[in-house]
Amino acid sequence: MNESTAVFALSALAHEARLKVFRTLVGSGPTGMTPSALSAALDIPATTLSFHLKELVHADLVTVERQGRNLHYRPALAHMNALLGYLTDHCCQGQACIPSVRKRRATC
Amino acid sequence: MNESTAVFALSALAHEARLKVFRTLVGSGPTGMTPSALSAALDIPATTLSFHLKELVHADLVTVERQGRNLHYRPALAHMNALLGYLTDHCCQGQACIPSVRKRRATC
DNA sequence: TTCATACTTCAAATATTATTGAAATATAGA
DNA sequence: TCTATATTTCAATAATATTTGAAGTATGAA
Repeated sequence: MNESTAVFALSALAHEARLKVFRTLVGSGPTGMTPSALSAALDIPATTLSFHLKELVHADLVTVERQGRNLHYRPALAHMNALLGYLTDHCCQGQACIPSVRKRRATC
Repeated sequence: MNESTAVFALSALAHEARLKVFRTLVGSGPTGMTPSALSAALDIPATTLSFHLKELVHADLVTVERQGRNLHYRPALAHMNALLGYLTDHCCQGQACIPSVRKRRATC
């Protein structure tokens, strides 16, 4: 994870619909969720949802896999974890902002 | 920290110049940095920098304090920490994405 | 094949953000 | 007060992102 990757991932998460989608996917089981299910759950039109899912996939925060007629979207937890690690490592540069938890690195 | 606060903070960080500014402020000492110093260090025109600093302040990720003729901008580490905590808490919902570090909460 | 379902891409409108010079404001020192 | 420095706000433009219906593509079932 470098600065531009981080900016890209942050941009992907910096939207109400996309953060909701990501959180919903995290809450879904290992099979992930289909666009139809997400569309119904979050009340987002299919076209709009498709646009946002593409953004998330493009930022590597979500993966897709086709299973028959359905697509299954899943959160890319390792990438999210890398983002959290990057932010943690660069928000204090070795100094602790909260002494009691100093040097603990962010993970999800 | 709630969803909309998180989106706001993420949006503030989701820009190359602003992430650079934040990181630079984190690296600066407790006196923070003035716009002139940031402008020189990052080679960003004063007007553009002022726009981005306002965004960061508005998102509570940075604080300002006037000292004589200068302004001192400092990172609001507690708020950054709250953002990391929110993301950590909501990216796995109790499940570990990386077993060896499970349940460790993100902090900076 | 044909039909229905699941999704995506296209396209065009709308909305939001970013950039920057010029002008304005604030402070401090002479 | 007058002047210089520090920084912001204004205003106009340029660039990007978002939304959504309509049309297209892919798959599976009949």
